Amino acid sequence: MPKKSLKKPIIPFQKKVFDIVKKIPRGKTLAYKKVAELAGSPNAYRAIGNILNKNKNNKIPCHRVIMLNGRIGGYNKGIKRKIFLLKKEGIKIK
DNA sequence: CGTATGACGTGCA
DNA sequence: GTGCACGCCATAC
Repeated sequence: MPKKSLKKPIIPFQKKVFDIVKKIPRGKTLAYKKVAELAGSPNAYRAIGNILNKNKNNKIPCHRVIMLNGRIGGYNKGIKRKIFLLKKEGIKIK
């Protein structure tokens, strides 16, 4: 087992975000701020959107991440796509 | 290292 | 309820 680095985790904030978003159950939504909180930085909600947007990773239900306001926010694949997916899961969009 | 960017959140008019 | 400005943090260059 490789020794654990005593320094800060080499794992980028991105990885934590993905891990959390991946755990979002179908039909449920999670706010960016909430994800940041679970990631360990309740004030990094800004970075959350930044990371997801750049990653374009289809491995995570990033469409389930919305604003606390209940808005959609955005989607690098197209905001329309996000609305469609959420609506399909039974989530209403304002 | 400093600047710029971005799928946010909050406060106030 | 809506719109605007500011602040916040991580990442890219």
